[in-house]
Amino acid sequence: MAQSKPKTPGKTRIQAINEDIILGAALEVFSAYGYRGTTVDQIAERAGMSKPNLLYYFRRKDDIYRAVLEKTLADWLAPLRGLDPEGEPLAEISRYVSAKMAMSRDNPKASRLFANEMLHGAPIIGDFLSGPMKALVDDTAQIIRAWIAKGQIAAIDPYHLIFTIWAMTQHYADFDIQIRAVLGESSDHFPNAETTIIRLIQDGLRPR
Amino acid sequence: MAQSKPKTPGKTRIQAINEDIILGAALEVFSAYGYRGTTVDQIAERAGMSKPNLLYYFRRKDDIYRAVLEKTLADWLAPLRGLDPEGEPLAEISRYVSAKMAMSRDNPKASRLFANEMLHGAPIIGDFLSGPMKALVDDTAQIIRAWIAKGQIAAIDPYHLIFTIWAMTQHYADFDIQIRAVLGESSDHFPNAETTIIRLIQDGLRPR
DNA sequence: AGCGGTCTTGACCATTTGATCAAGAATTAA
DNA sequence: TTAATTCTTGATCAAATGGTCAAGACCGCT
Repeated sequence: MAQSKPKTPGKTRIQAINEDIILGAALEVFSAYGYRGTTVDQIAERAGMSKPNLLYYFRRKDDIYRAVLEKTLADWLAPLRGLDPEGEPLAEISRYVSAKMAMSRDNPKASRLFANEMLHGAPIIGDFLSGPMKALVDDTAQIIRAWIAKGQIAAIDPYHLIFTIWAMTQHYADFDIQIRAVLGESSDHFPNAETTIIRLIQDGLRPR
Repeated sequence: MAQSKPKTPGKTRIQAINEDIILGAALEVFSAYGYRGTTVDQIAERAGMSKPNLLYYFRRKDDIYRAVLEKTLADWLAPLRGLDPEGEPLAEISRYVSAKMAMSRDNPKASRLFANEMLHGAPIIGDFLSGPMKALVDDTAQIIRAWIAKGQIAAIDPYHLIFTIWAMTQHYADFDIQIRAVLGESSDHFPNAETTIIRLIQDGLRPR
């Protein structure tokens, strides 16, 4: 039954625009300086508005942080979905690695935001980790286990396979500075990195 | 020519003890909350002394942070040294992985302290990264390249091999919460993790 | 014991920062 | 146009926090 007017007050045009601007600015600043390292003033400046105005949209600093975390969660999880149990295992996993690597290249700030959360004990997204994320990992592990059972890939611990893939791909976003310090500022290392990672995984999984 | 008395005033017994206590407390707190997220009071409390007393030993918060970073650098680098060019490549690399994994297990706080530094652009250890650390990586890459040239291991990009090893091993310290959320709080996952990592690397490097 | 230097801390200061408020400007719907 | 609503911000507040200081406690040496 459709309501003539939406129950939720419905966002004003200005509200929609400004909340977007704020969340963009917040991701920028939070990912660079962490929660405590970020001041509301910084976000406001980056968003091009006064601090009281920003706090008109999000009452507390904590609210901004939660909102940007939540908004980014979807993006961050996207590459982890969609392992097709019917697909060719090595191809599926390569696609998975490529997708996660693209994420590290194109949206490193989201990656760093989450890395920071984890590093400090996931005070906000703890429930998410032990809830939906654990479920997703369990499902993915199940798919991998089925492949192993059918002899399509070599036997390997599915959980640690997933963790190592996350580790390698995230690393190129989270430790960007370190990698640039070694390879040089202008280096586009992503293609080589991806090749190396996929190669390690494929060699490790190829059934003998 | 030996000096009858050391030029540096020489630390008092109490100084030596307290500086140690402070650095220990600082590692604890900085690694958990990051630089900005840590207050001098927190460190003082953990160290069991008053804030002014702590500041008697380290004049500024920044000094404490630098000191603990510097002290931990040695520990953190230790596993990265000592790849023996004359040794059997796969065995050498396995040893390397094991050492780094032990570091993640036994001293995860040091790992997290550095991860936090990197994540936020390495404002303090930036010079170290592009100096001694780059040199160390270059040397290690050279050793690996020699092994490849002699046909002892398969051809692979030495730099990305090193990065992926770092990524996988560090991950188990830095993302500890995430792993526990998935595998369960009491899980001792390090043995399986190490097996999986070494297996991936070895399969990827075995010459065909 | 007694003395000089070292160590310790309660009280305090200045700045930063998250948050509030009142008053006015802009927008919207009639 | 007009009135209600939404949006915007300068001024301000209270708490937190890095850092100082002076006064006294403690230690090591003779």
